[in-house]
Amino acid sequence: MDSLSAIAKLPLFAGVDASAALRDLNAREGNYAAGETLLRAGERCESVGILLSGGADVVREDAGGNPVLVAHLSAGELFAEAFAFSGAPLAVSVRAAEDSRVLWLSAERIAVSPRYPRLAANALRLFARKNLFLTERIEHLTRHTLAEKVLSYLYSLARSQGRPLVSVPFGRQGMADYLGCDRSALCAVLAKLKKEGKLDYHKNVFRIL
Amino acid sequence: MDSLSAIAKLPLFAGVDASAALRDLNAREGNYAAGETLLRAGERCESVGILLSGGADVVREDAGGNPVLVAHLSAGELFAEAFAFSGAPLAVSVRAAEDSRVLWLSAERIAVSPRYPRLAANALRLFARKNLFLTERIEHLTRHTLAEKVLSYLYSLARSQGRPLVSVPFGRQGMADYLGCDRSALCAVLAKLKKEGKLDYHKNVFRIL
DNA sequence: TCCGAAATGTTGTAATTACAACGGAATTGT
DNA sequence: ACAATTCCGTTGTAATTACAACATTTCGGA
Repeated sequence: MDSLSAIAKLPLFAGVDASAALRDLNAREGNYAAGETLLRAGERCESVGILLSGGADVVREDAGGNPVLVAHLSAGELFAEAFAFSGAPLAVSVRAAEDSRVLWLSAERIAVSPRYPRLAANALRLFARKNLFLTERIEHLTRHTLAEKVLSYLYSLARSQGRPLVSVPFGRQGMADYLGCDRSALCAVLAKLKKEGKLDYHKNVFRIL
Repeated sequence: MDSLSAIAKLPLFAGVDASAALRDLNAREGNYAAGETLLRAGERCESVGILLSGGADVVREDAGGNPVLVAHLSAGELFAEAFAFSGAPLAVSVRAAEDSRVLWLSAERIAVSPRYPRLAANALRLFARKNLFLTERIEHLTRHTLAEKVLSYLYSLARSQGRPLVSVPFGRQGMADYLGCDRSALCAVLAKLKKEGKLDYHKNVFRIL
């Protein structure tokens, strides 16, 4: 099977015989037409999803009742894992943006899988890494000025990339979303920092001075 | 032993014979004088810490090189878990604020513990829940105005508490820190929202209108 | 109860930021 | 290459927010 080889490459299955493990995991495959809802906010789900093909949108309802796009899922991505493992009701909905195929795996069986303990260990590492990313983003978001947010972000990028010259994995709009600010305000602040000699950049490559 | 009964009550050990499991986990106990450093940023640690007694500060170095207090740990709290399970170098330092006693547990052995698979499952649930908290906080922090941050936060509190009348687990300074803003600015916005009839509150009890 | 300390609320000002509008650059598809 | 579209930078304005200073309230201990 084609999707099996793709699954076997996922970090969740590192060091595990994927085809054998899938039989243990109560794996179900689902097909969804574009526009169809995979998961509805408020429900509970006991399975994590792996998007085998297609694409899906993760949508949250904000305080005013308006739908907000939280993320877009592409093939190979894991989703709903935090809800499945915590048992908490879904705070978001997931809707197929295109015709999609999804593999559902029981969180409980991943957590305690006597034959494949590496699965739980892999899941733990994934969660731990995501935790670090989220914590780091919070660190930037809690700065009180946009200039500080930008510098905090670039500083941590420089740290993780190990170079003074860092490339940002977003466009300007993505960077603004990540930092929780307006795109044009971000551009203005970047220009100001450059004029003040605190920063230099070309497109998505930055250097803190 | 006294600390054993406390440990046994931790969520990590739910459904597990703690005293037996501790023998499997390469548990080491450490004693630290006030001011002593438990963990230093940049190093790696392969063990999670449980603060048995005392208190400790989690400190991060910001973009300017200034130490920033990220969290305070009290007895019974788990720490360094995301670093231990992910294998990433520490982004923070931990310093004993008082004379403290710490129990160190191997993350690897928790992750794959043939005799106590519930440990990994418990850890997974803890990580998943923390993920949800962090994600939710990010949701509030990415709003573009303070009023929206406040309403987003109170709205989600109301949801989780199931009542329209919500009590906030922080004082004003803590709430401002959580929302990444200045305390007095928060007070001003709260007063404005009340005057506009969008919100009512007394001390730490709020109602969205 | 009284005092002192800490937390909270208020106000004013300067700085920052959101937002809208627009021109120019870059990218994409044909 | 060309057109269309998307993305990016700039500007101006109104609104918001940080910050400092100070008044008031709350809280805990003597």
